[in-house]
Amino acid sequence: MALRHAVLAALLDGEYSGYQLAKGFDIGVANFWHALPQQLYAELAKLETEGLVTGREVVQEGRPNKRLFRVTEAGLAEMERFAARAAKPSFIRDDLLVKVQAVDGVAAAPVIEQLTERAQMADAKIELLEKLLVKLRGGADEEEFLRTGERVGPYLTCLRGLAFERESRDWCRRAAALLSERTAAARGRG
Amino acid sequence: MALRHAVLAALLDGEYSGYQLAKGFDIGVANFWHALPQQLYAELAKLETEGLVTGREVVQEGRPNKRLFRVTEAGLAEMERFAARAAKPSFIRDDLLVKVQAVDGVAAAPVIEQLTERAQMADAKIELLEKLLVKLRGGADEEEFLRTGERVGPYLTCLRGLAFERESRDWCRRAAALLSERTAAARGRG
DNA sequence: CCATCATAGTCAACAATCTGAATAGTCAGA
DNA sequence: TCTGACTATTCAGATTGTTGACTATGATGG
Repeated sequence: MALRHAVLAALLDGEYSGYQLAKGFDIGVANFWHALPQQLYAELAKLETEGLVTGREVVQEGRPNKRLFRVTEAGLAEMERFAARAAKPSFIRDDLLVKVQAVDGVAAAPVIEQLTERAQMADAKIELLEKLLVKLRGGADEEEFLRTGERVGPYLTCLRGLAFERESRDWCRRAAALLSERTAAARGRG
Repeated sequence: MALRHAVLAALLDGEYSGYQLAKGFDIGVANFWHALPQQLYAELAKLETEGLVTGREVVQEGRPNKRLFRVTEAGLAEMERFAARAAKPSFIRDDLLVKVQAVDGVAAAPVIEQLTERAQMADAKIELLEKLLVKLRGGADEEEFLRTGERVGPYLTCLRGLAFERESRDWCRRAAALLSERTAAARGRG
């Protein structure tokens, strides 16, 4: 059971449809979990049959109806149990790092390109996360909000996501610059 | 195909057995990939039938024989192709972050405890990685090594792993301290 | 009028990963 | 001599995650 708790955690924020969860970066969980729409729909269906969430149909005009889900008491209890049992250690799992690991044995140019792209994507995500943080703390000072705010969980996970993206961007830029210099130097030597 | 390239990348460093990879994933590729022994043995077998690695039996005394694998030319070519095609974006996927996301709705104490444990584990990994970096650069200065060293790929991935662990540790400590203060403050108010 | 995008959701097939157990020999300590 | 830990590997089965296609409707742009 993996995705289920991420979905439950996302739904603690309020009512969402599968579609909203699939799209929603502003719903926070995207910082530390990723899933395709199909998985989310499937997981929501399973959670509903198990009584951990309930869905209600919302009739819409000008667009298809949707089903909004919220966590039940049983769902919250499940989350409570999940939070209390030991978490397994986490790790980065990233194709790009595999490529960099092998970069001394293969052509560096495409790896440099991918590092640059990744850095740009990180920039975009950083901007999004910074805006999200401002929104979450509602104009208040960060320290103040963290001391006295009501819901600091999503804020803390955003901070983690932001730090990760910043580190990722800086490292990508540094590695790209370095590999470029080395390629240039190698060409210089013939 | 996912694990296969991580294994190939690891084997670019030299000859290893499945067992060594399973253990030393802590040292080598473990910064950005994780796999159980069973997966590694299975993947190595598949890679061998496809001719991307070759294994040779090494007879040992006082312990079971082992099979050491190395990358073939076909394997290197496969790595080359892999490095050249676009990498998918990566993300953190971590149970502990899910728990922190939900911390406003569940008991904070076990989450704080897990954050503290995680910070300690990060400390241990930081120490390991720092030693590994020193070993990799062979006593030379880092800048100098990165400019002129022969194999910078593993060094760069270690740097990324180190940055990740440091960020992780700092965030865990900060989150744990903050949640503790908030719990104390809440008790104070009754 | 047509193409395309956004909303909203579903199905089937497949690949990747994890859980749990088993085998089998060596070595060190109680 | 029994116990447990380390080396070294294998098998079966379940769970998770990915790929690709498909159904609808309404809105937007050319």
